Amino acid sequence: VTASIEDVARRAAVSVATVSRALRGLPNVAPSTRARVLGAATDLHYVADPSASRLAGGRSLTIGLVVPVLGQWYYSQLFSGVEAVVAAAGYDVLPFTLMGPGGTGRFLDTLPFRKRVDGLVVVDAPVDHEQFARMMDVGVTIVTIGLSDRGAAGLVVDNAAAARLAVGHLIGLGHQRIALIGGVDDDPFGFSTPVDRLRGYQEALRTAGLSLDPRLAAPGNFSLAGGAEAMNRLLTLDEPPTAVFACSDEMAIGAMQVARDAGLRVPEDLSIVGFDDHDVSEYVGLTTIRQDVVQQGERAAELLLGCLSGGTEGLGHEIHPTRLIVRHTSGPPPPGVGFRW
Amino acid sequence: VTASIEDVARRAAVSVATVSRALRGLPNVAPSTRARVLGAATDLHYVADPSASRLAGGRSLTIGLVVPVLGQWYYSQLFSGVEAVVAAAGYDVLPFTLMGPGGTGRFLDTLPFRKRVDGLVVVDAPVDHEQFARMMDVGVTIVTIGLSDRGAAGLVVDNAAAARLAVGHLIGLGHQRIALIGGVDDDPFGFSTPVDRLRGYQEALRTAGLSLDPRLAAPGNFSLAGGAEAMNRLLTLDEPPTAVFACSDEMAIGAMQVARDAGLRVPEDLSIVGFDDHDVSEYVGLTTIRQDVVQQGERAAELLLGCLSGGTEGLGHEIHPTRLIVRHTSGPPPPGVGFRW
DNA sequence: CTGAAAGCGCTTACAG
DNA sequence: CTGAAAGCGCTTACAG
Repeated sequence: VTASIEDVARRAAVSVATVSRALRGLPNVAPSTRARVLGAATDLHYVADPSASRLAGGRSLTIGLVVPVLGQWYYSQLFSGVEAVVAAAGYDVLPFTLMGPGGTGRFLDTLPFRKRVDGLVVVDAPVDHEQFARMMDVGVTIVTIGLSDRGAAGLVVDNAAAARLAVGHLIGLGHQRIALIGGVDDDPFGFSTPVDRLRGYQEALRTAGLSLDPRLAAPGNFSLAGGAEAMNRLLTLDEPPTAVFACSDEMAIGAMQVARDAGLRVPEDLSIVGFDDHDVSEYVGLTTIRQDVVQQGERAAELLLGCLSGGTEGLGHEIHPTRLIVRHTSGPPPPGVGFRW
Repeated sequence: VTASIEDVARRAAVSVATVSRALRGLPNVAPSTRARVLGAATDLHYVADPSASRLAGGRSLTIGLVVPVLGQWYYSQLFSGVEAVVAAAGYDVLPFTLMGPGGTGRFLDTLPFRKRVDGLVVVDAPVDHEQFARMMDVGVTIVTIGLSDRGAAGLVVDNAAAARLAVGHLIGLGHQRIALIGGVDDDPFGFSTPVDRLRGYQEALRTAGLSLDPRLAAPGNFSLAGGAEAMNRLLTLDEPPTAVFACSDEMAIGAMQVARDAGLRVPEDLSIVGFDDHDVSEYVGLTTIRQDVVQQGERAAELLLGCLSGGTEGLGHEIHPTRLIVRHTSGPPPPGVGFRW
């Protein structure tokens, strides 16, 4: 039903080799010939079969996107950014979800991207250096997002610095009991982002001469429900926090709801700062650390495409900017609680 | 560097045809032979090249997902559901975004999914029957989501009924001036969902004997910012609404923020009902119409895979359930405004 | 139950 | 500038 390259060749009265060259814009085709081929292709509504092109060309023309899950805000934004730029370059993007059936283990065992992609954008993958090296052995170009140096080009935000900024903001407002809502305890996967943000939180407290109370660090699993649960736990403390730094906006929003349900006013009784600048954060007035996630996806895709076309660009790590956005969930601690020196 | 089917054949001392059959679990392979082949494949870490399989097999083993955009909550949830089930069946999913460069026009002109997918899940595509027929002519199996009958199997929610339910809830609380925040005015794309929800809104008012004030219907573009803008406009009315039904939770959240910024209490001064049950809605206490979006994606994928494997299942339309979830943004109108008969 | 061979629809040296 | 031919790595009748 659908035209093949042979049909086009016949109609344009040239060889299939010439059709192939003409249609892909390769040099060494007479302008008149190219026009004729183009016309024939248009007449026949010809499109090349990608499977055949890929097999013959030795390239899959697809790039893989390795994420913990799809469907969470952060990863869907990233996907959107990556997709836009690779699609424009004629590549498909194929998602691999680490937290799916079998989890990271099966991914690392089967390396399911073998023979399927020319390159990989690997996001937040909880793999150690040895495991990462095994992935690279497959021979696909890799660009990472959110991973500290693993010998591949990559993009990161300075999570520790951003966390210091967020917590510093709370300290500046006069808070002394500042909680953190972070990843999960004893994370079996070893995600690095929560660890780095925790470190920044601790550094900020230490720098300000505040003591670290381990009970003030609650796991939130980077989900709305987890944030809510963490807040519930923090509220049962003998001496509850006057402020909390949540390592994602979703956790912050979950926490905020619990606080309000408990009768606390935000920010009068409790300050909350998030991380991400999620789409809704502006509309719930959340003070947060902003990072442009779509842009990170776009940039990672650009780096990857650059490598694939032989560029030597992006051999190192790029640090993406982050900034504090003060909205309405952060303010001074309630009187009689802060400033007690 | 990486093993081909020939390498496996040699190591197992069989032909490549046998390797192919053994590895794919086809019948007519002696158990002992199959075991030997499996062993050889494992030893060599063999995986079949998908491009070659697809070309030889005459199937792309990928299904396309046609959405207006990626990166919006609703579509990313759908993607997640679709991806999970088709991946389990060995298919890839390839997204096509209608609102990208060139828009719907270019999509319909180029039909870029030709030769690239075996089937298509088409979501909310603003195409008329003739355009849809042209898509079907390509010969790929199609399952739709959110489209009224176009001759392909499909999934819908009863948007009009759901809207009646939402607006009926507000009427039951005593509201008489109820606004709607919907799609865009004079939608050039012709999305049907906003139209159906608008109709349900109007029907509910009419049934209750309330008058329809066209100024109470404001466009919100299904975005947070659009919802905010719509609310701003509604607040400038001589006689502002006491309740609003927003056709998506994101618009509802945008509207809610604007109302609160204007000093209105929700729900004491203004009730708001949304649509979707977005992840965050529970945490902002939003009364809304719930639909299970991930499940819709999963179901559409199942229907599509069923068709692809020759099943005749799902030739018709399935109606997915929807239900009202009352939380904290809806209540009686302020005294002196409702119940004035 | 197994193998030899054709074929899927392209791309890419290689010749001219 | 163009074409004939090999080849990409599989799958699938067809024979046996």
